[in-house]
Amino acid sequence: MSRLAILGAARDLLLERGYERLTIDAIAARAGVGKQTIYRWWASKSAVVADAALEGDLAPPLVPLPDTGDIETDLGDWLRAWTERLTTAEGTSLILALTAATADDRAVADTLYDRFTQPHEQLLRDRLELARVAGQLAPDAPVPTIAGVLIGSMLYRVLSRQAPPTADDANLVVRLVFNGSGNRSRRTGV
Amino acid sequence: MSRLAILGAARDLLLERGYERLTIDAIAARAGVGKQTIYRWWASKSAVVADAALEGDLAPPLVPLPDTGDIETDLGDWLRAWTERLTTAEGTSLILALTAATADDRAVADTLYDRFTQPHEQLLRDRLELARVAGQLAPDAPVPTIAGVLIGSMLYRVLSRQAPPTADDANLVVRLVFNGSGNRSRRTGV
Amino acid sequence: MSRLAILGAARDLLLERGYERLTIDAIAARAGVGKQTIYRWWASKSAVVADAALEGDLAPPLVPLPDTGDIETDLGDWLRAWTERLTTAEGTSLILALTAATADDRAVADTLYDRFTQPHEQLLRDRLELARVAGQLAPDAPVPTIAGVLIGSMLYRVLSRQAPPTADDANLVVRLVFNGSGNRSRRTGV
Amino acid sequence: MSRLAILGAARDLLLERGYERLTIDAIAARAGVGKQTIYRWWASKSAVVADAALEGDLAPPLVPLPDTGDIETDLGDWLRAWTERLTTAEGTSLILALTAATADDRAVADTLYDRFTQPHEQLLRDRLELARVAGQLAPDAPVPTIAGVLIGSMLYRVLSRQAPPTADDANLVVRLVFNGSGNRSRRTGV
DNA sequence: CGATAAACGAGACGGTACGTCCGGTCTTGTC
DNA sequence: GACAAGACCGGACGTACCGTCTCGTTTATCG
Repeated sequence: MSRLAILGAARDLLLERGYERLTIDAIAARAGVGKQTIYRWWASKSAVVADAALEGDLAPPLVPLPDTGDIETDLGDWLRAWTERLTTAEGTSLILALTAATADDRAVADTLYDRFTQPHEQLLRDRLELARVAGQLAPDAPVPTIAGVLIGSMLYRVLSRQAPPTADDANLVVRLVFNGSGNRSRRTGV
Repeated sequence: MSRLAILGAARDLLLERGYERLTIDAIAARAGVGKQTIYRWWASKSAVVADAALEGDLAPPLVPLPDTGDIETDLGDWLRAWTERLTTAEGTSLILALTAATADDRAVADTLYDRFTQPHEQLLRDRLELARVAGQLAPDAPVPTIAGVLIGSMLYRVLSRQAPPTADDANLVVRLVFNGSGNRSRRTGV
Repeated sequence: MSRLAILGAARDLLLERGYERLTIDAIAARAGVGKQTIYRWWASKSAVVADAALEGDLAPPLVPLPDTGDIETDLGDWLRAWTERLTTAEGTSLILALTAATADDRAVADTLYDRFTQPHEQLLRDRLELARVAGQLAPDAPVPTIAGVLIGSMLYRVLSRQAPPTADDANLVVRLVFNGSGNRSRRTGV
Repeated sequence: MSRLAILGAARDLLLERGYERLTIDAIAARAGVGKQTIYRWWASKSAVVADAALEGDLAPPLVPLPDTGDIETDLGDWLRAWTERLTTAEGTSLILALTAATADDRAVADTLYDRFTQPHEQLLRDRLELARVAGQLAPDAPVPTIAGVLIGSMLYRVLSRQAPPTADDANLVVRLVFNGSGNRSRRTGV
């Protein structure tokens, strides 16, 4: 199936050149395919890129979220695993490309949300919900907000293109989310 | 000064068409300027866009961060103010355009970081530091991480292009950052 | 037989759109036939067009050349009959298409010559030969040249795409070929 | 001026490959020019070809028509000169290309008529008119028809792509036009 | 005040990529 | 087993922009 050759070529070129330097002609040439075959199945460059990221095993479907019974440890492990991925050249290129595709094309944004973002959010929410039931989270913990904070803070570090996130950053965010930074002793003292 | 006409035209077109559909020819035509005049001052389309966003009073230099003595209230107010801006069509276009420009061009990413991201982080850090000194924050509060979490979680909501962030979201994030979501009573009970 | 459907479709489209705007896909669609069925029998678009013109009763095989005993009258009638055909929109399209196909493809040129041009020349030559034997033509009359002159001069009028040839033109050419335009009286007088 | 480079490249490629195998991309590449520069000045491939033939000194503006006082000799010389040109590979390519362009595009046909065909016809007509006044032609000689016959019969030989016209053919046509082929003795005898 | 040059608008230019079209080949599924 | 339907590769099309490069024409400075 030429579909796979196209996605593979798109993935390779994406990592080699980045989103903006990626051309449909180059994908077609690398995949040994006519351009029309690409346009038969995808509406735009951004759509090909989104599919390539999701199916071209660029982004492994889901990093599994362990359940050892300790939610803080589990989330820390999971976020560090993601962080390590994002720190590689490939991971950074991938995030930048997907972000550019998202900003470029509304339809692509929706596709990526359904097939990449939303599943990750769901994974986090499910695990957090288990923790809340197990009494490890406050009964009124805003689960979706926590999921967004964990993802968003790491994404932000990548997009700012300054220092990429480290394992330490992951730990700090997780700890912050669980313990907060308000001065408890003082507050308790009041 | 034609410089201002260029930035104004770039800003207008950016909001009308978005980053990908923006062309140098269109900016030159709208500004009543020759293309060479644009290239005399900026190196690329992304550079013009970055400047237009920063100087074309698209993004007001800084939303002031109030200091009422209560850090949680102050941050909440500040984040809600930002949220309201991001919710407008213009605000969303701006963020998407700046994100695309960032993903497109490393030099632009650096410029934007220096003149947009970094000042906001600094503003937050300064205020948080005051709060820490005033004993409203835990002595070991990870100030840069907090700043990143606040910005990143809001940015994430905009980029995912699903539901834009609301005032409620802002409140939840601020409360989360201060109080955490771990089950304190249980933990205290141990 | 799908062969006839193909030739019919080709003929119709040829008259509707002209040679350059004619596509194999359109012929296949109009004929209700797969493209492969066309290529099973013809080598190229130009070959289909040539056949369509010759067999798709676009150009009736031969306009009969009458033999009343008076060669000048007979040729005049025949050339006027041709002229009337060429003057119609269909006739003009046909000539233009065949000319384009001829200029396009050497093999087609040969086919057309064998099955269209050459038979017409032969028809003329046979009739002229009869006339020569009957003493209506000079003994040394260049029969092939005469045939070429009659055909060529009409063809030229069509190809120049200015005024199409008229019955008067046909008469003048025939008279010229028989009587010449040299000043006979003067010449005889010498 | 890039215009000249384009016409030169078009002329060379026309002679190398023929009209149908000629592409705008190839012209642009050979001329060292962007495609847009071609489209800025010509509307279609056929228009470029027409101009290239007329200005790219492919077809020398006019073969001069001598005036020695003997119209038959002069016309014979002129037609033989043309014949020699058409017999070369270049001449044949030129005629086929111009014919294809004419059949392809009405506007081109008009241009070619005005700048190539019509001047040649005029040249012939002027010379024939002089001859008629000088008493070398019959008073009622159909001058335009004669011009058309001379051109058309040679053109026909080239387009049929069988034997190209020879000097003999030219002589025969000229003699035919002046003396006719009717059996004068018999006719006179009647 | 008039010369001289810098900055400018206009837009042609060489290029690269776009998204479309079509020719001719190959594959699939139906009748 | 023949055929319609149409995917497929290749390659040309005509368009849109890029960033560079002349061209005159204002402006603005200085002689």
